[in-house]
Amino acid sequence: MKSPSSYLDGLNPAQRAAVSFGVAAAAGARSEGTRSVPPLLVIAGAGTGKTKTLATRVAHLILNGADPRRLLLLTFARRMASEMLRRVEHICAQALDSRMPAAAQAVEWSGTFHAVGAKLLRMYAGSIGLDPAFSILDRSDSADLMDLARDELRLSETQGRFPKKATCLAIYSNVVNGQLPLRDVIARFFPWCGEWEEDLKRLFAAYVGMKQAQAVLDYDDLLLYWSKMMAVADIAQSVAARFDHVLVDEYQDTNALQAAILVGLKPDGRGLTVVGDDAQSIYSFRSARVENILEFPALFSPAAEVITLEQNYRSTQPILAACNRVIEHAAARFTKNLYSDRSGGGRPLIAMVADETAQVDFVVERVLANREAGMELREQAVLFRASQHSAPLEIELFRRGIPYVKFGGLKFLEAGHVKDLLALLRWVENPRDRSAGFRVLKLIPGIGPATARRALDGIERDGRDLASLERFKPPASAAPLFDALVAAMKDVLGASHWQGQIERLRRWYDPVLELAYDSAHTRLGDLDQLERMAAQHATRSSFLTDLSLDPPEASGAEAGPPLKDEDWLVLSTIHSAKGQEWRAVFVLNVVDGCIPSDMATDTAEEIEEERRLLYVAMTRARDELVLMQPLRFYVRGQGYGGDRSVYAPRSRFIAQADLDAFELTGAPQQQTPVDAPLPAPSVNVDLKAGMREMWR
DNA sequence: CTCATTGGCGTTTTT
DNA sequence: CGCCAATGAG
Repeated sequence: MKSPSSYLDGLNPAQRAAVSFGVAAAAGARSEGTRSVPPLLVIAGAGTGKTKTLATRVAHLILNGADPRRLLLLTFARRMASEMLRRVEHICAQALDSRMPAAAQAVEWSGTFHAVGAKLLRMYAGSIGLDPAFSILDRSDSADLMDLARDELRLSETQGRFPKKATCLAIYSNVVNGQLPLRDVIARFFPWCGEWEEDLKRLFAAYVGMKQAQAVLDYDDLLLYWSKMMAVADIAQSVAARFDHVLVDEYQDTNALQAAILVGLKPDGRGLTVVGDDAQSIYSFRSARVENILEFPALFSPAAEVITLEQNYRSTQPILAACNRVIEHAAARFTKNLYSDRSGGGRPLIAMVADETAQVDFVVERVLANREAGMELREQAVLFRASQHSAPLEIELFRRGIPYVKFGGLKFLEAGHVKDLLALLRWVENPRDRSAGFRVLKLIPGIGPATARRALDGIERDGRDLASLERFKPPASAAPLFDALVAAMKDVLGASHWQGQIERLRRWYDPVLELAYDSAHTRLGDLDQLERMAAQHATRSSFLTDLSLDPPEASGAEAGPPLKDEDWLVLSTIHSAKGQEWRAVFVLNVVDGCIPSDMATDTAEEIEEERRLLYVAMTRARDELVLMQPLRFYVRGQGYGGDRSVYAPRSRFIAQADLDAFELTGAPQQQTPVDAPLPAPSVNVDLKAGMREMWR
């Protein structure tokens, strides 16, 4: 039999210190158990075994007597939580010789801040005046509601352009998540909206009022209500008393609200472990503050312990060297010196190609060559700054029949027809949800905004019940479809099983879809998919909640979930690639204007974040890293003549002086890029004659 | 009041 | 291009 702590043997000294910090001493003090573990910050550089270390610490706590049911594990995305729990379970099973295989399953509290917030808020709804059956709005639902609020205040009728709904929501979100005054947010991030400050304030008041009247919460509310709840002493105590240990991953990407929640949960820091890497902070647009991690130690007294992981196990030494060169120009705060034992392998490649078409060809050829050499497609990934950058590549992959899965960017849930069906479900679930009802009613030809509003006002008056719809008299032309809708909703409301409810709603919706959209066939396929997903959930409510908090993040050329044994190439935005690794990584469009994005070069902070973004992309690679640099770059329809090409220089983050860390290929002889191929001019001139003339 | 059309303008990353 | 606001016909 293995020694009880053999799982510690596979760790390096820093990892082991991070895993066991404070645990043994606390476990020794019988009265306190593991509860008095002091606060810990783990600075984990890219590829240093962060997930392994955190998972092992969780397992170590459990194996030393911590109650898994009283553990809270906060991760950045749901999939990271399940990966973590899988590992915890594995370690516990090994250490206990499988005598306690279910240890990790007993960890009931894990997930994103948002998902855990939703769970707690439903639990404590009664104490804070919230309807426990609140629905959760995703980003576009929230934007739609913001639009309704704007209409109601007649802000669209102002002189000049009022900011559009998405901008309004972004401003609102920044105020809430950043815990900043509206004025500051406008001045810092939305200076062109300065003249609208008062109107925005009124708009946000109306938006909040509408959310409350409709018993809906947006993403920001999940954090905001949670943090407000932690400011009420009695409730805070009750919530905090549930958890002996709180462990947070990707701490560099948390915002002020999330930091406040943590302090509410663990005021003295005891039992708190946070893990992150300030060099990988890439979510400031979501109000993430890299200061959270920088200031963490001093939050408590005595200050939190800081342990730094510096040995990189992921990348070959030449790749890591290039990554270090890129990040060392950053204003680093927690200095780390990442090193790797993985010698061998070539320097990363900077591939200069003529244009985006050549870029696609280069990547596809190289991916296929790698596969020939034994590297499966799924061991390779193509990363890019903006979702749309992969469009030409996707077309080519599709043309050649190469399977791929894409992460990030427009999602399944954002397609109009999927949103329609979900709105229908949400409306049944919560008749007060006005934006859902609004969307559904407007599907019926003959019903526009005004009629929809009257119908919804009726529901509001008559006890917020769908029964009042039956009494509503729509315009004659809309009556048949309207009556059919009411019948479908009544059937679903009366149903005793969740199963079959979508099918019933689709009997009404599918014909509506075929009238309203082109390419009805593929859209119906999406709805089939949605129906299959729904079957995985026990209730309508849990389906809707999970869908908005943990939306399916991948989309592929083939609809439907890829088969387990199938091989596919990964396409991902850099943001969605966080925490992952592949043997070969290709980064598209490493040119100024893309990385850094033209949208993000206003302030020094923004530019620094773009640098970290490139760093995150590069550090995903284990054996092979290729940075693509198309010399000619296609810009979509700006201003003047629509689409045009621009000559883009290499990303400013790869300085001339650092080129020795890379291999260059396809470099043209001259510094000036090749010209666009132009149709041959129809005139003929005798240039030689001109030459002669010069010397006459 | 609805619906189709026109013209202007902005254009990333996501729980 | 694609979204959004304004406009005008029915």
